[in-house]
Amino acid sequence: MRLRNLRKEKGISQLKLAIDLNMNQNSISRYETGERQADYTTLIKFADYFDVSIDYLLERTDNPKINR
Amino acid sequence: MRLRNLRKEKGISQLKLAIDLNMNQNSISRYETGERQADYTTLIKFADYFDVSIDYLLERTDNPKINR
DNA sequence: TTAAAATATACCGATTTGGGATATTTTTTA
DNA sequence: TAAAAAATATCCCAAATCGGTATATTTTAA
Repeated sequence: MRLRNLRKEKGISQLKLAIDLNMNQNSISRYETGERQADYTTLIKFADYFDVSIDYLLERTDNPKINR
Repeated sequence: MRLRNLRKEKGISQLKLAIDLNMNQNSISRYETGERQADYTTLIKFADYFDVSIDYLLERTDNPKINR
């Protein structure tokens, strides 16, 4: 997912993101490297934090299906 | 998530959906009742199967953020 | 109102997760 | 450039979650 890019764009560290979202730094690292899979609620946290759609977060904007 | 509605719209049973997606009927039941949380890849399976965006699947179309 | 189909739940071993600690890498600064 | 600090990745392990089988419950249809 686009987590790393979004975070870098915002210019914050994994630690700050982790604190803001009430998570651990190592969890952020694992999501960014793809070592662990974010679940439903974690995806929503990220999308809300960066103000993007979940489809964008998951790099699925190539098949938009905007109406649904 | 909108899983149950999407499935009913399509007029198929949990069992058929499970078979099509190579999952178990009880897993579908659990996702529909919210007992279990679908991860990243499972969400993508559902979205692709019903041809909807993940944001729609997760009932987040009220804040669309279409460009991102 | 019974039988069949559909859905939900109990149980359990296996997998995955989060968190602390720490190692490694990158950046800063003296 | 070298040392210090910051940022990121990895190890370990207990706890939580998961998938699968079996079965119970509910809904549908004859």
